[in-house]
This record gives sequence, C-alpha cells and structure tokens, in this order.
Amino acid sequence: MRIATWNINSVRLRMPIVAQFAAEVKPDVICLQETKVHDDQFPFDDVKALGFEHVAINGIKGYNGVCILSKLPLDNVGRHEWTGKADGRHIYATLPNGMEVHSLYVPAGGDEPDRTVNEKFGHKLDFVDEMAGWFAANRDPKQPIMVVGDLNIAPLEHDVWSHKQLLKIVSHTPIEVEKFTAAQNAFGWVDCMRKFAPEPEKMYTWWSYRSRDWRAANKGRRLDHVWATPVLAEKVGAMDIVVDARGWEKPSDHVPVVVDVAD
DNA sequence: ATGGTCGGTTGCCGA
Repeated sequence: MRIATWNINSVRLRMPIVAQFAAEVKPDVICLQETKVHDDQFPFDDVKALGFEHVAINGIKGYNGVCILSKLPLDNVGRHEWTGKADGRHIYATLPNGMEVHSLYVPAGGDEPDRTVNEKFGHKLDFVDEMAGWFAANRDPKQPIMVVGDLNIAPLEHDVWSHKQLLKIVSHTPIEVEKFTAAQNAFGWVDCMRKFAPEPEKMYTWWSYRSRDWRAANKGRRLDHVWATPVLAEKVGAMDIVVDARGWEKPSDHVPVVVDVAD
C-alpha cells in the first residue's frame, strides 16, 4: 500500500497537481493538510474522479483543514481538537489492513519564538504536548499506527539548510525540537523518513515562496513527517520525497512524502 | 537587518 502526505495549501486551487501526483505516483491514500475549505465546499467529485472514493475530512472555512483521500475503504473515522480549538488540524481512519493513519497539521507558531509576546508560539508548544498526551492516553504503541503531516518543526541539524542560522527561527528552535523529540520518544514513534536517509544527508519537504529560485537557493526545511509505531515501521519498505512537485504548475510550498507499506 | 510570495475570511491576516 502506498501512502502519501502533502500540505497542499488550498485543495481547490491545487486539484490539477493533485491529479498529476495521483497519476504519476499512484498512491492508495493521500493525507492532505491546509485544505482551506469547509466540508460543505470540499471538491468530492474531483477526488472521486481520481479514484479516491473514500474521504475523511476535518475542514473549516478559509484556513487549516485536513483530510484523508483513499482508494480503499476507511473505517472508524475520528478527530481530536487539541488546545480547545476546533480548527481543523486532525483526522484519522483505519485502513483495511488494520493500520490507523492520522493526518495532522501542527500550528506554524508565528514569527517570534517567545510565548510571552507571541501567543501563536505558545499555542504550538501546547499543541505538541497535548497531542503527545492524547496518544499516550488513547492509543497502544504496540498497534499499527501511522502519523503523517505537516508538523511544522524540523528537528534535526540536517533537516534545515543551516542549523546555525535557523536556531532562532520558528520551526527549528531548541524548545520546539525538545517538545517534538519528547512527543516522538514518549510513544516510541519511528521516523520513517530518516530510516531511509540518515543524517548527515540533507532532507527537505518545504521551500519558501519568498525565493526567486527555490531550487538554486535550496534553503529548505523538513517540516513534513511520517511516524509509525515500531510494528508498522518494520513494514515500511520505501520512502520518497517528490521534490519535483515544488516546480510543478502553481505549486504548494510543500512537496509530497510517500511511503510504501507491505501488506 | 530586511524583504521576499502565496491563499483566502482580501485591500488584511496567516503562512
């Protein structure tokens, strides 16, 4: 089974490249973040035409929003809203092979990495803590579970183009990395991307729009992640970051991450 | 030290 995650930055505007991705990569499941559309306005017909008959969504008007598009039936669909906000950051479902997949969008956290002056940063830190607590309280790490999505934190030195220059930039600050790593270790999540390309290999999934030539500058960050419980991570046999998608027509600033899971 | 570009609840806010 092939599973992808992609921060799409408006699913309606991006339908042409979702179609291109589906045709070229042939994923069975696509988890999207930043769909930016209320469930009532979701382009169900378009995704069904691409073969994704089963859709689980948690969307709100205009911003955030996550979904799971699937060619296979989705069972036990659910969501949780952390930090007391119903703002479309989480959806999950169980696939026919018994694995549960979660599509997650962690708050970006604003520009200033100080929660006393920037409440968005505090919200981000609290969200990561509460998310970790929820999995600890509600899920069994011995079961086959996968969390994918835009976690908006690049935890490792080589997850960013310059570790030194980004230490005070939100997404790579020590406090965020500490929360991220604590969440990962508390449940025993396996980083399914680094398993295939350990440090010091550079690994990015996002390049800012604010660059004349993203490819030449290559000032990327790994903000998107694939986590799996150990029993499921053992079955992940391949991983690909579709870097070319950053250069497609009307691109998102994020690119898809794809993993193959053995039956 | 600054500004650069996207998308949608547009002439601003979030990323």
